[in-house]
Amino acid sequence: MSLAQIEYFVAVAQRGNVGRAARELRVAQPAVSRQIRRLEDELGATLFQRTPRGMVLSQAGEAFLAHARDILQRVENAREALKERDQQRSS
Amino acid sequence: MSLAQIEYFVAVAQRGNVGRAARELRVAQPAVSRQIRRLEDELGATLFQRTPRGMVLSQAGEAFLAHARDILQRVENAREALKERDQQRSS
DNA sequence: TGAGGTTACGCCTATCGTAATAATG
DNA sequence: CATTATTACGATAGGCGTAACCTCA
Repeated sequence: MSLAQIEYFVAVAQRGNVGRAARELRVAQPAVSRQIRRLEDELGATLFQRTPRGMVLSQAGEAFLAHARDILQRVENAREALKERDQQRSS
Repeated sequence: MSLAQIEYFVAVAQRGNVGRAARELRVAQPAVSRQIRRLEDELGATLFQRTPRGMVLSQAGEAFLAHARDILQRVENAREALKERDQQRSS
């Protein structure tokens, strides 16, 4: 599991569509498709049901989404914490 | 920032020593040294003071450590959540 | 000079993008 | 047949390990 995979997953979950998620992430469609599949393999769970209209979160996907957002938020927090420290130091 | 970098960072912080952290992680010393340095570059902060006796957390490093542990814990939580879901489904 | 961290370098794996290939309503 | 996802494939980048190097008490 990588942070990129988690970002890709959240983007697809939000858009319900690999193509739009890829555009948002400024990356090509297959890159997203592949990483989602790798993530599913590693977790041993199907996160989306594939339809010709797009990707729909499975129950496992729903469960994972909350955790995924949480992780990304914490990473952002960690970055912010250092940034704020730095600003204080220079003031 | 990658999950591996965060793991390496926590290991070095705990051991106070790149070499021992590397052994614990079952990886060679330079791999750890490099990733710590990359992490510092990306964050724009010095996380450790280097001494000939080992690595000592800087103030920024102390601040980051709590976040780093938090992130790894959340990743573990996410994995566990799916594992438990799977067990329930099969019972 | 010994313990530790870092740099150099070659290799290997992972990821990407483009292009081609399904699948489905 | 149009839309969407996936697979093939060649190219690139990132990460690792070994070996050499640096630094400081």
